[in-house]
Amino acid sequence: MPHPAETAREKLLKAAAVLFYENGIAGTGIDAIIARAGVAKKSLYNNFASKADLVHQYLTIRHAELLDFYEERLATAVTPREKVLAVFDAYQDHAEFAYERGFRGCGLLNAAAELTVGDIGRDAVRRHKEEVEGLIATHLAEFFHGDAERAKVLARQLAFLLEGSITRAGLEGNGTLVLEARKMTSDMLGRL
Amino acid sequence: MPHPAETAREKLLKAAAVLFYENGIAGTGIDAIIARAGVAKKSLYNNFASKADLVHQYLTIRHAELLDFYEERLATAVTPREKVLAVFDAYQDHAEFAYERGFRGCGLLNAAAELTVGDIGRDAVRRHKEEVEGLIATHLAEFFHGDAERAKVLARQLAFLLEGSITRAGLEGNGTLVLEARKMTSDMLGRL
DNA sequence: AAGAGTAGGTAGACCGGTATGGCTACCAAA
DNA sequence: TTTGGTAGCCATACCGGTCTACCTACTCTT
Repeated sequence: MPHPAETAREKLLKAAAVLFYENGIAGTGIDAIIARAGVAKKSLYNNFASKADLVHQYLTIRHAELLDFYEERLATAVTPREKVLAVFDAYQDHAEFAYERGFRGCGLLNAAAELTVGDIGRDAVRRHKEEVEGLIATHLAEFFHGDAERAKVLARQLAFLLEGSITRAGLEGNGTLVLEARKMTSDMLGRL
Repeated sequence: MPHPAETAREKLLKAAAVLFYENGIAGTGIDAIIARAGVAKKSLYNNFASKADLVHQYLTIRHAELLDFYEERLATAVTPREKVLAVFDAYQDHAEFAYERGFRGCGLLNAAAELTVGDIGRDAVRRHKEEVEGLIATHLAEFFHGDAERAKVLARQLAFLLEGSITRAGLEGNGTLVLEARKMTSDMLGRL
């Protein structure tokens, strides 16, 4: 056998990922998740403490997913400029993912929009965005030959740019807007 | 008497605005809305066809609200540069609004995140964002002495920047991030 | 000015549906 | 024989929405 039979837990996470992304968290019921996973309800509560727990693991996985895309892109990047753009590419790869009902923006951000202010999920998403900005800053520091302060300032700007493009791309249902932001960044770095 | 007794409809819209913003749309029940409004359930269905109708009017009002902030800022703007920045100021004013439980980003965007792809509410938010980008483009065209093409390109970039800053500001619960984006824009225009 | 009618308000019971989550009973494979 | 799966019923709560019954506060007509 190629793979050791997909476990109920994996099926659930896969199903939840699609449904949470497409219909939102509050808009996705337990029953819909287990139906799509083809799994008994008991299996859900064997593997997850609650729906909130499942949501939290969904967020964690999405975060890791994006970092994987990024690492893959980073592997072929040589110059600091290319490394900065690798972050944009990672999001683009994410956007290009075969969504069944169209690109809807950053799954983490959409999830955060549903969570109330104190929720730990919101903090997780905040940290995710800060980490991404940090990645950009790191590569920019190399780009600026070690001028970390200058890197930090521009990293914030590029992080805003990327973030905004993803959001707008989600609204338009058109992932190419992220490509636009990538080009803007590429041009900007080319002029420096 | 100063004002002719607030109507149930107004009370409902005011209550819904706060609750939708703080707890999300799906996270806000009819009962919570009428309780906060201090109004009978019948009054809700006398004034609105359904919850979806109330949501739609909420989106419309938020859109108009932001344009009002913008118009007010625009009134004191003289140079094209100031007019561009007026758009940023409008969002900043919005962010500074006295939210009971902290700034949570753009209400329209958060609402859109909860709506499925075909929903008319999503289109409304998309049009809102396109309109805002259009405002920026108009003022930039003046800034560039009529070079509409150049204005369009930069407008998109500034729209992304603004959008990203609002989103991040919402995550951090700190509206001053929008001010950062404003400064970036101001500096950028100063160099041109 | 008085009275009738009306428009819009209140409180709250009620309906069918659906939510999360716990439960029993059975089954298959290691 | 234990582990992790299946199917599905159940409890409890809340969802959006309808409806009855009552109650002001106007306005219009006489």
